[in-house]
Amino acid sequence: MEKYNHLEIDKKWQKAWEEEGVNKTGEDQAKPKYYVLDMFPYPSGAGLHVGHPKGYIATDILARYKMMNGFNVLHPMGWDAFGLPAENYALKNKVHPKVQTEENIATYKKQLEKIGMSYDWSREINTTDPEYYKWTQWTFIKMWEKGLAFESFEPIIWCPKCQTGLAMEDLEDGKCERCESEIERKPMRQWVIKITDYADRLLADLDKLPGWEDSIKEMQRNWIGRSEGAEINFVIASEAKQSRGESNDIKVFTTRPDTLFGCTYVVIAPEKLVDLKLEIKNKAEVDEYIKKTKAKSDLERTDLNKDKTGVKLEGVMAINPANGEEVPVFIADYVLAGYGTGAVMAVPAHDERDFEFAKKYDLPIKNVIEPEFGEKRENEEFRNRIVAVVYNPKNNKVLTLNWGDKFGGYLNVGGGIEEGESPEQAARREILEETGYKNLKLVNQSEKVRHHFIAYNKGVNRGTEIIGLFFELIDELADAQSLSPEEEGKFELEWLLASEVKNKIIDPCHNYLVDKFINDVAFTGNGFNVNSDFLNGLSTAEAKVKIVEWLEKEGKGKKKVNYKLNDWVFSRQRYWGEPIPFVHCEKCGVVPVAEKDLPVRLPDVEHYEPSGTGESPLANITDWVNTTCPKCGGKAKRETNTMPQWAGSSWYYLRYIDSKNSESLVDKEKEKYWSPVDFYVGGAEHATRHLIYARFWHKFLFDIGVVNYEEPFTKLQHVGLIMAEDGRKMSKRWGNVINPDDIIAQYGADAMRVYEMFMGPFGQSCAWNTNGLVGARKFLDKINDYVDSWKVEYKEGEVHESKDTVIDKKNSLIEKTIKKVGEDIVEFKFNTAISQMMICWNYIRAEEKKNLPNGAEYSETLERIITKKQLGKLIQILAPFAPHLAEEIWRNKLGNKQSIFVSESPSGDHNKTVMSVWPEYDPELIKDDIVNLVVQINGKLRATIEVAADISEEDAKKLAQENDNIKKWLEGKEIIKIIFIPGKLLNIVVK
RNA sequence: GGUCCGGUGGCGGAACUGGUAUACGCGCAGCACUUAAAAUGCUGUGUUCGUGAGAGCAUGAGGGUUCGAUUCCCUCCCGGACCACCA
Repeated sequence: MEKYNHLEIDKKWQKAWEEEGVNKTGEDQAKPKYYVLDMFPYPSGAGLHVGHPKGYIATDILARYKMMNGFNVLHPMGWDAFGLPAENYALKNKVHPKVQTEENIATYKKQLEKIGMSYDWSREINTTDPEYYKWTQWTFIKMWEKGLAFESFEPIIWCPKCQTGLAMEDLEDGKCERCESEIERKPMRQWVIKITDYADRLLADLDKLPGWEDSIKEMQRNWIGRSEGAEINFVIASEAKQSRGESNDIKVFTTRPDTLFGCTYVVIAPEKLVDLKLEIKNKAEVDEYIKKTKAKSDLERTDLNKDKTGVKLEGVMAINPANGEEVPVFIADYVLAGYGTGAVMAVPAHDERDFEFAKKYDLPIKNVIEPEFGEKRENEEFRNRIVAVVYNPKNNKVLTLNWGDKFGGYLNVGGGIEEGESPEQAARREILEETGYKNLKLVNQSEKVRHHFIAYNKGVNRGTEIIGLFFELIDELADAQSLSPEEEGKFELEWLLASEVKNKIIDPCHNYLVDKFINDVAFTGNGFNVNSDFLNGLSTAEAKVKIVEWLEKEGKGKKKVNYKLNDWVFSRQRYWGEPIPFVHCEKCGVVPVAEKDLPVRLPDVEHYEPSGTGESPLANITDWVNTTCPKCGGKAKRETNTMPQWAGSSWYYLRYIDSKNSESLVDKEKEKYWSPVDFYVGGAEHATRHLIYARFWHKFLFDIGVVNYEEPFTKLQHVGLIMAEDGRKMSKRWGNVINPDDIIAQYGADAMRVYEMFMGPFGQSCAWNTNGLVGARKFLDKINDYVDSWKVEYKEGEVHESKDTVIDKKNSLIEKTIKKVGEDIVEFKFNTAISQMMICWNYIRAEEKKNLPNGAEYSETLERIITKKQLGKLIQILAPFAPHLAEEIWRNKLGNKQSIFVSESPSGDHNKTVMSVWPEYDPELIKDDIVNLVVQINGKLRATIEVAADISEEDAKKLAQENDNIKKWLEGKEIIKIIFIPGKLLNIVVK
C-alpha cells in the first residue's frame, strides 16, 4: 500500500486556500451565518503542545462543515496577550514584553497554520494592540459613567510576590494562582466594578441558554450563590435607652429569619467591628483577637476542622427585635466579613456552627423548631408515639429492629403511647415487649418531632408526634419478647455500631434521633415553630414570610437577597495591561480621558519592576503621569494602575465581527448579523471567571445599546484535556510534552486531526497514545490507496452524475454514514463519526476484495461496487476531518476545479464550475430491506433470523418456530406471551 | 461536608427513546509475503465448559421494576471536577 505524501500536500493546499481566499469570511448578509469560536489563547513562550489544538480542530471541523452547507462562517483567532508571564519574563531577561509577545504570537500562528486551520487571519485580534484596547478603555469609561466602576479604599487581596492586587476569583486554594504565594489583605486604593448589580440577571438568564452544559450552568449558579433571606437590625442595648442609633445597629443577614426567637447571641466578623462605635470594656482582649485574626492566613481561617474561637464584647448587649431580649455580642472569625453584612444572629439550636460555638462558650440553646420528617399523606391516622434509642455504652452499639427492605429496613424501638402513660412508661413497655431488655437508664429525651410514615405492619399512613428517648443499658439481662401476632417474626434484633447506624437506618426521623442523642447535633431542617410567640404552629415556609412582614412593618428589618459573588477588583499594580483611562485632577478629582484621546497608550519604560509601594511601574514615568485635566485643563496625574487580564477577553468575540473599525467597538449592522456566537469551545477552567465576566460585559454593552442581545454565547462546549502518555498533565516539568510540529512532520496534519477527534468523547480527558495515531494514519492511507486503485481519468463534474437508487446493504451503509457524520459533527461526537466512516470504508474494501480473482490487481475495466458519485460524497464528508487529503483527492484525483470547501460558484456561473455542497442522504435508501431479527426466549437471545424488514408478527413467529435452536427451546413449553418489535425483535415468553 | 459528572475486554472507547453488550481503533496471538526484518494482508481475540453445535457467567457491588436493564429506581463502594464555616 502506498502512503500519501503528507509533507507535500499539507503545504500545497494550505497555500492554495490562502491564495484562493477559501478561508475568507463571506459578508453577503442574504446568506445564513454561523459564528464558531475558540477561546483565544495566551501565547506563552513554550508554544503549543498537542493538547492545545484539540478544541481548535473541533471548531475547524464544524466551521468547514458549515461552509459546505452554504453558511457564511466566521471562524477567527486572536491573542489574549496581556498578562503576568510576559511581564515576568521581561523583568528577568530585560526584553520588552511587547517584543516577547510578538515572538510568541508568531510561533503560535505558525504552529496553528500547520494544522490546516480555516481561520480568516484578516480578522486576527490582539488584546495588546492599542487599536483593540482603545475599546476596552472606552467601555470602562462607560461603566464609570453609569456608576458601575468606581474607586474604593477597601482592603483587597494582595499578592506579595506578584506585588499586585487580585480579585477573589484569582485565588486557588486561598493562594495566588500565578505564583502560589500566601496572600495578604491590604487596604489600598482600587478600581472596582459593581458586577453584583448584574447578579440577578446573570443568574436568571442562564435559563436562556439551553445550549450550555448543565454542569457549567450549575457552577455559575453556585458562584453567584444567590440566597434569599432577611436583614435584621439588632439595636445595641445601652443606646436603645437613649435614642435608637440607627447607624450603630448590628445588621445581620440570615436565610432563616423564622428562627429569630431562637437567637441567643450575635456574632460580628472581627474585621467588621471597626465599623461600629461600641463601648467595649475588654478592648485590649478584643484588639488582641483582631490582631491574631489578621495574622492568620486565609487557609488557616477556612480550615473546617479547627475549633471555633471568639471573644465576647463585654458591656455590649444587643436586643433581639422579635422579643426584646438582651443577648451578648461576640466577635469570631467563623463569621466572614465578606459575606452578607459580616454579622450573624446565632441560633445554636438550628445551625451547626452556632451550635458548636455555643457549646464551647456555654451559651444558651433555645429550641424553636419542631422537626418534621416525611411528607404528609392523605388519610393519616394520628397518634402520639415514642422512639426509643437503646444504647449499650460497654460496646458502643445501638439496638435496632431490622424489618427487612420492604418494611422500612432498620428502625429503633417505636410504639404508641397508651392512655394514661408517660412517654417514658410507653418506651419502657415497648422495649420490654419488642426486645426483652429491662434494666435501662433514661439519659435524654427529645422535644416533640413530627413524623409521617407508612406503618407497614398495619398498612396505614401515620401522622405522629414523637418523643425520642435515649436509654443506656445497665446490664444485658433480658426476658423473652412478648410480641403481638402482627409483629411476630417480622423483624430481627440487631446491635449496630454507633458509627454504622447512619448507613443502615433509612428513616430520616430515626436517623435524626440517633444522631442527636449520640453525636449531639443541631436540627437544621424544616418543621413547625414553637417557643416563638406569634409564629407558633406555622411551618418553616409560612414563618419565614410572616416574620419578614412583621419586621418590615416594625422597621426592624427587611427581606434581603444576598450573593456570594463579589464585586470585581479591576486594577492591577503592574505594567503589562491596559492603562485605566482616568486622570486625578487636583481640582476635579477623578476624570475620564476624553473619548477623542483614546486609547491611552502604554508608555515604554526602562524597568518593569513593581514599585513595591503598591503602585504600578508606570508611576515612575513622570512624563507620562503628569498631564492636564480633560475637564478644567489644570494639573492632573494619570491613573497608573492597569486592568486585569480578564478585561480584554471579556468582549474579544465582538471585535472579530468588525476588527478594523476605528469609529466604534463594532458596527451595529454587522453585530446584528453575526451575534451571538453560535458555538463556543474552550476549557472548563473558564466556567466561572471568564464566562461570568464576558456575560456581564455583554449585558452592559446591551444596556448601552452596543449589542442587540443579552447573551453572547448560544452554545458552549467544554474540551477535555489531552494528557501525556504517562497519564500526567503535559508539562516541561515532567518532560512529557509532545509538540504538534513533530507529529505533523512525521504523520501529517490530517492524521493528527483525525486521531485527536477519535480518541474519545470530546469533553472527556484522555491520554495521548502514539500507536493510536498510527491507526488514524492507516485509515487515511487506505482511503488514498483505494482512490488510486481506480486508475480512472476524471473529468470535471463526472463524480456528480451517476445515480444510486437501489436499496442494498452497501448503498444503505453509505447513506447512513452520510447521515451519521453530519449529525455527529453538530453534536461534537467526532469519535463516532470517524468510527462510522471506518466501518463504511472497511465494508467497501472488503466487498470489492471478494470480487477480485486471487492475486488480481484493480484495473480501470473492473466493475466497482460503488459509483463515482458515492466516492465523491465519501470524500466530501471526510473533508472537515482530513482537509488536506480530501482536497488532494477532490481536485487532483476526482478532477474538480474548485475547492471541496467552496459550496458556491465565485463567478456566479453555476453551470461551469462544480460546487462542493455537503451531500444529502436519501432517507429511502437508509432503510434496510433485509434485517436480522432477534429471537429471544424469555428475554434471552436464542437465534437471529434474516427476514424482510417489514415482516409481520405472524410470519416472524412462523419462521422463528422453524428454527432448530428455537424448536429446542420451545419443546414441551407453553407459550404464554409474545412480544414483537417490528424489524427488530421477537421475544417468546414460555413456561 | 455540599453540588455535579463518571465506573463496560489487556487499553482508548461504542450501544438510538429499555430491545443482538463489547461497534471502531490500539494491543496481543497465529498465518501469508520476505533470505530476514519492517511494512502490508488475512484469521482469531470478554470469560468458563464443550471436538462441535451450543450453553453458563459477565457493563463497580447488592437489591428492585420489566417479557427483557449498560440504559429506569433504591442502597453502598470507588474515581474525577467544582465549591467549601456563604449564616
